[in-house]
Amino acid sequence: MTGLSGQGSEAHKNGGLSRIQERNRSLILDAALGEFSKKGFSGATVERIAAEAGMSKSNLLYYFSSKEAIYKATLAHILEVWLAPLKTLDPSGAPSQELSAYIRQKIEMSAEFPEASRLFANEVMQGAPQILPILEGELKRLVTEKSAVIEDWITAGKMQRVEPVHLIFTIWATTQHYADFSIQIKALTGKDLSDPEFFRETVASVTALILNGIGLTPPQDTPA
Amino acid sequence: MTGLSGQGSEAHKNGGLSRIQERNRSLILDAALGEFSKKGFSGATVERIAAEAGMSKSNLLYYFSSKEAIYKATLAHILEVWLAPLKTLDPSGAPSQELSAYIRQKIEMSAEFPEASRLFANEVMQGAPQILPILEGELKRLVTEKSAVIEDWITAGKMQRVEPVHLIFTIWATTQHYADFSIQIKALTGKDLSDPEFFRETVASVTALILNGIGLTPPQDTPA
DNA sequence: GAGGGATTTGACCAAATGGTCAAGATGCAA
DNA sequence: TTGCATCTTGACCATTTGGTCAAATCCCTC
Repeated sequence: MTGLSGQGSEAHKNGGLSRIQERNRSLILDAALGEFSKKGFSGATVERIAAEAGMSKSNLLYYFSSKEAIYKATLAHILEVWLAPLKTLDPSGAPSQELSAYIRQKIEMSAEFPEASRLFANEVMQGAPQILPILEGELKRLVTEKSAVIEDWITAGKMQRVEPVHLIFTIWATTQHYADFSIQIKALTGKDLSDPEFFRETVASVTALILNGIGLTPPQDTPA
Repeated sequence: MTGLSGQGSEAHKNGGLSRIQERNRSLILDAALGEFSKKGFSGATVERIAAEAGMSKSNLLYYFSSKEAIYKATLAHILEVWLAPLKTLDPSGAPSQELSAYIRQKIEMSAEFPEASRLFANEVMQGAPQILPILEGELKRLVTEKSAVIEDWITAGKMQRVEPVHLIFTIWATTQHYADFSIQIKALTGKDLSDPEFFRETVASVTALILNGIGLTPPQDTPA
């Protein structure tokens, strides 16, 4: 049989995936993230992804039926991780705590998964051909929910009045900027988030600016 | 003769460009901006750029010797406009005035030239293969100069202490976000900067947040 | 250790695409 | 109007690249 759609005796162990399948899919997705984030969808080649994953192009196409399929899978793979932090905003927490934690998480993700950030940015900038439904569906629900949380904080007098979505956009913009434009940042400052000192400085600056911006005092994590 | 490098009797009028040359180059650059910003360098095709510019691919290649040449020219064409606003930061002005004017200008550019913003973002995210020298040269000098201006404002007690580069990055990030991620913003809010009301709201929100963030009061341009 | 499905690959194909070229059309100065 | 340079294009080419296929090879179960 060709292809692994009909998985014969597949009552295997894990979600119908053999050990080999699991390993290879993972290798492919890792390689694909690198390629797609570096070159964009069109610029990436199946051949290079396969090479990076240590297998032949044919074999890669045995696991994913097309370049677009790899791309979609890669996107799906990073998306949940990427949107996770926002979900942790806790309505019962203190705004300064919650928001600074959120900002820190986002900057950590920019430091740890800059490729995911760039892939996501790329997809959205091209018009979000693959993930528009997710943006309009799941993400919109999430943002609406968290906007209401912020609105409640404002109503309760816990923070200054801001348009909640703009606050969210500002946090996204600033934190992701350090991943997406890291080349520019490196060109200008000589450093990027992979430098621990610069990382600390960035968290401090961004947090201070945004929290001050909404009339809050940033909590001290680590004394200087 | 083939190609227009040796321009024979070219003491024409304007910089050695005939009327036809000027018109066509301009048509090409406009079309190229659209294509490159929508599809990225690899995704763009010379054929489509030519079609958009209303001429044959061959003719386009008569004006620009290669796809890369078109790309470079497009980039150069937008770059000066793109970096211009920062140059207007006036050391002798009041920080709140100067910065809010800068922020407004940047958001105006995001509204008016979102494609330029996306093209620039794309280029940088791919590692700035073409413009790295400019980032490390001209842009770095400019940023250093303006960082010093901000530093002076701080020293003079005119604004709160911030790391100047991070303030600049924050302004870039937030303002360009509204162009680069306009699809996402539209998916989430139903609007983008082309909506005058949303434009006003964005300027107000971003300006307020950032100026508050550095201990300044945003000046009122238009009463409510 | 034999049988059979899962995995892997090289050979191959068709379409897309950047770029060349020679010939023809056009604009302009004298 | 004529002559020449500029401008324009269709035909064509080489390369890249996504994807197919049949033939191995591997792995696991019985």
